[in-house]
Amino acid sequence: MRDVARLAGVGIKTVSRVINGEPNVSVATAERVRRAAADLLYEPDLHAGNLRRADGRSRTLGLLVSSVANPFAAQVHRAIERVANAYGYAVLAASLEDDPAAELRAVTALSRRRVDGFIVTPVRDDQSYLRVHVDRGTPLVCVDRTPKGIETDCVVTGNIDGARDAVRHLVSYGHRRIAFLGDLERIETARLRREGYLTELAAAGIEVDPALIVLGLHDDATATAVVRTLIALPDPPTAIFSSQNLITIGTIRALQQLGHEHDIALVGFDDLETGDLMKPAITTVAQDPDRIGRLAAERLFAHLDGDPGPARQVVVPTRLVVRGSGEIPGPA
Amino acid sequence: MRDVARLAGVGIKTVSRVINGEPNVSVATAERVRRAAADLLYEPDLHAGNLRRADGRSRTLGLLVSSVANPFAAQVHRAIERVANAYGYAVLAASLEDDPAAELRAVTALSRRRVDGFIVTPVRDDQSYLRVHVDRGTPLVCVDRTPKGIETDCVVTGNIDGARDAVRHLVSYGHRRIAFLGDLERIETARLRREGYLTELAAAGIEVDPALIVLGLHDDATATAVVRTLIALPDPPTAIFSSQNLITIGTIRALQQLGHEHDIALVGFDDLETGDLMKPAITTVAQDPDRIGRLAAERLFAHLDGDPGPARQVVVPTRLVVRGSGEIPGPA
DNA sequence: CTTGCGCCCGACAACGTTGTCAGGTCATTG
DNA sequence: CAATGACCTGACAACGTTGTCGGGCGCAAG
Repeated sequence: MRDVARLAGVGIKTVSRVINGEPNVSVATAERVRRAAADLLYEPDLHAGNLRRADGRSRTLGLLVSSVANPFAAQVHRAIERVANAYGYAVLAASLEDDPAAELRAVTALSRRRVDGFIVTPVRDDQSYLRVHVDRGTPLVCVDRTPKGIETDCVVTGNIDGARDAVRHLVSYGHRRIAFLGDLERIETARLRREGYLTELAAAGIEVDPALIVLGLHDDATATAVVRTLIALPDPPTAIFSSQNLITIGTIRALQQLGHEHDIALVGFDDLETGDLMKPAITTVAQDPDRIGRLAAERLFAHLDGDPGPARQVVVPTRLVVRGSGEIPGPA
Repeated sequence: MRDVARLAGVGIKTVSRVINGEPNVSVATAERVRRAAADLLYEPDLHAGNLRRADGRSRTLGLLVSSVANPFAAQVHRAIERVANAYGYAVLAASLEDDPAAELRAVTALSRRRVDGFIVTPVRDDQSYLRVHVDRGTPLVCVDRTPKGIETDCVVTGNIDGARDAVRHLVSYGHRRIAFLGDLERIETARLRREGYLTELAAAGIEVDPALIVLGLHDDATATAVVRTLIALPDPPTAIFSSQNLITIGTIRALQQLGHEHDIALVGFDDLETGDLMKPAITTVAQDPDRIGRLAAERLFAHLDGDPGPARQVVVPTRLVVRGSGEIPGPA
């Protein structure tokens, strides 16, 4: 900026005024400054400005997700980015890989970079440590999982209702022996989907068979193995509700290997882009990551605009995508 | 920092020394400072430090990709993030959606935030405008596509060889009428894959039939429509090489709709996670986004470490994933 | 002609931090 | 006992920018 001022023959404050579009600069001077800035390929230093600027906004927000490579998280990310860009914001994203220590590390790293707000997928048992940041004026919105130990805005999928929809759908096709394949119990969404499964079974007056409930799955290979043992049971399930994407994939693989894909019904939580290309095509409970991300970002900017309203939890409903595997009838 | 200094009863410079682990602070003083910092939940301002710090590093790097929601880009992103984290770096990512204007906007936005380096998927016809940044000491590495108008490190998939592998594979199963379904011609990878297709046909002594080459596809629906017309041809293809993920999906859909999935061979460029669950399972040419991202990040940090070596292009080979659809034999 | 006001413009301090430098304390050495 | 040097410590300037303030100029009104 110094150099631009010198080249244009004005004071640095005048350059600042031109760059920031402040009034009270003559047209001729402004033009000279703009030319000088262009000649020198000058780019203002946003962070140096923040240091002194009244609002002190870095126009950058921090996003903590399970992994930027996870398709669900990546779509949430994209939706957030879209809103952020409209506000002139950039997004610093960090992958936590479900590691509680990584959550702390990432918050520290982003905090030191002075992000204006956090969008966090909670991993730890307790997010109360984030209150400091909120109190200091860095708003926080949680996505996908609810925070513990702090009241804040939160945007989540309707996990319970989605799971109930899946189970109700299977029940409506005559199934009563419906297996549940769940992710690690320490993951909130896994617990909620299990809860939805149990609730709907109860609502349908179906007794729970513990042998049909397998928890703690986290990858497709394990899911495949589990499904094989389930089917080998003396009284095997006639339908399966797999509560996560990779588990669904592992389940399909097992069913195909055993040649049971056409006589055991399957509904998966989380949509598969290629679900319609399999035989049978896979019925799923689709989440809406785009909407989740957009709503979370909008809540965050509402805080940044100073008009937060009360902290509230927004539940984004799922959508049952009927394709075939979920409509295989149960025993007559 | 001021407050920490006051609370610990020392000068701010001493706090700075403790925070940065500089020597020449007595153990007792250091401990007092650390306690004070902890009590006040002090977080140093990285950007304020950079302003004065000798190296002036923001410990943040900028990543420009087609879209953070694109599975390939997301995996590249994750791999870069892994390397970046090991160096204490954070990643600012921006989605370009193949919009040349967005490329400029994103570079400006990241430059103003003083990222220490750029990893860019080029979209524009010319990246010479980035030379300014390189000259000013902000290194640049390109990924997935080669830059134009500037010599710089670049990490790309072996598009030509991958396409040749696909075609050679089909030829080896007796096919001579192999259709090519290409993405928009303005996308470099699309052009290279077409080139590979043509080269391998020539090498096999097969005459090119222009009727079997369809370019400019960018989504699955269009691909589906195109495949339907190809199959309706008087002399239809016996095999299809679809050169991009969505196109492959659209192709499978068309083949299934027409009941030709078992008699027309198919190889797709870019792997499908669920490729083995379809009937037939889909043979693909898999890219290695993890390796691409890792290598790109390593090249960038080599520059930041001051040991760049000459600008070079790294080509990451593809891998043929044989699953079934590509092994359907051609006419005897 | 003087006064007052509005418009331009630049000097200066300040933002939170680090580099420089000088000063002060204490033990060791001649 | 004086001199030396190693070790600690803080005052101050500086990084690139913006907020504050006051000065100069031109013009309209009294």
